[in-house]
Amino acid sequence: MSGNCCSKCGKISQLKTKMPDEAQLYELSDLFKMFGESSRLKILAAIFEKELCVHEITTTVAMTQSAVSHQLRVLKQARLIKSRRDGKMILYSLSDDHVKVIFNMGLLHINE
Amino acid sequence: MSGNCCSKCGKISQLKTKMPDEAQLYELSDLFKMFGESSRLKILAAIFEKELCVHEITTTVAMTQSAVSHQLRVLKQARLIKSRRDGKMILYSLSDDHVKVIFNMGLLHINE
DNA sequence: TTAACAAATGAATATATGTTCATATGTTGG
DNA sequence: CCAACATATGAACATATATTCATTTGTTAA
Repeated sequence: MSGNCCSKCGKISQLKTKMPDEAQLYELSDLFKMFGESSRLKILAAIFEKELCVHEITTTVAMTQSAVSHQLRVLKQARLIKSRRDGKMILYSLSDDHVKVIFNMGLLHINE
Repeated sequence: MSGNCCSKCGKISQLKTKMPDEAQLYELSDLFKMFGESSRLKILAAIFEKELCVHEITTTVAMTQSAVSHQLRVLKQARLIKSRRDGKMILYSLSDDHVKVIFNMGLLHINE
């Protein structure tokens, strides 16, 4: 029961990270907040494998274009995603692998 | 930039987990939601090292006893923490190491 | 330049949820 | 049993934020 949660997690749970100060805790909760809304999580999952334009994301996650756009802005401000223009379209993709790491950690947890 | 986010994360970002279905995504966002509120995150951080009674948590996180109790209930329902009675007091601790893993993953991200 | 398409934005609204306040429940020692 | 302490709980309230609706901005092709 103690020790590592599973073989895939290695020694991560035992990392001796300094307990974060007040400011860091807010930063941290803001980060997790991004993953804590199903609509945002769906969007992140949609662009997990490859970049997609807003329209593709909209149909994938079954939300209105406006709602998607608003959430994309939030995710971008949090630096979890990035975008580039290609003609009329704007393509969105994950900023870096941290998103995948955190996402997969959550998956491992609920699938234990 | 691609590949692993950092040495500590190993191959986690490359895990070939099946894209979660609708139900799993809700489960996942509910999980992250627990970490996405600073008051809850403070409580989790407070009992990171050792179990604490409600009163100790209350003074550590600087919240009212009632607010702490309400959040403890939420965290317990999410199975992130467990409790045991010792006399008048009830001691709370983390359910398992998943909490630490996810917490530390977030820390690694914001400290990159 | 204009029409058609793609995406973003601001304001209003709806909803979810964290906190407070008052009170109830549970435990121990005298 | 009663007083003091520890924690939990329900309802009301406050606040944060996701979504909608209408509109605007930006791009391309004719």
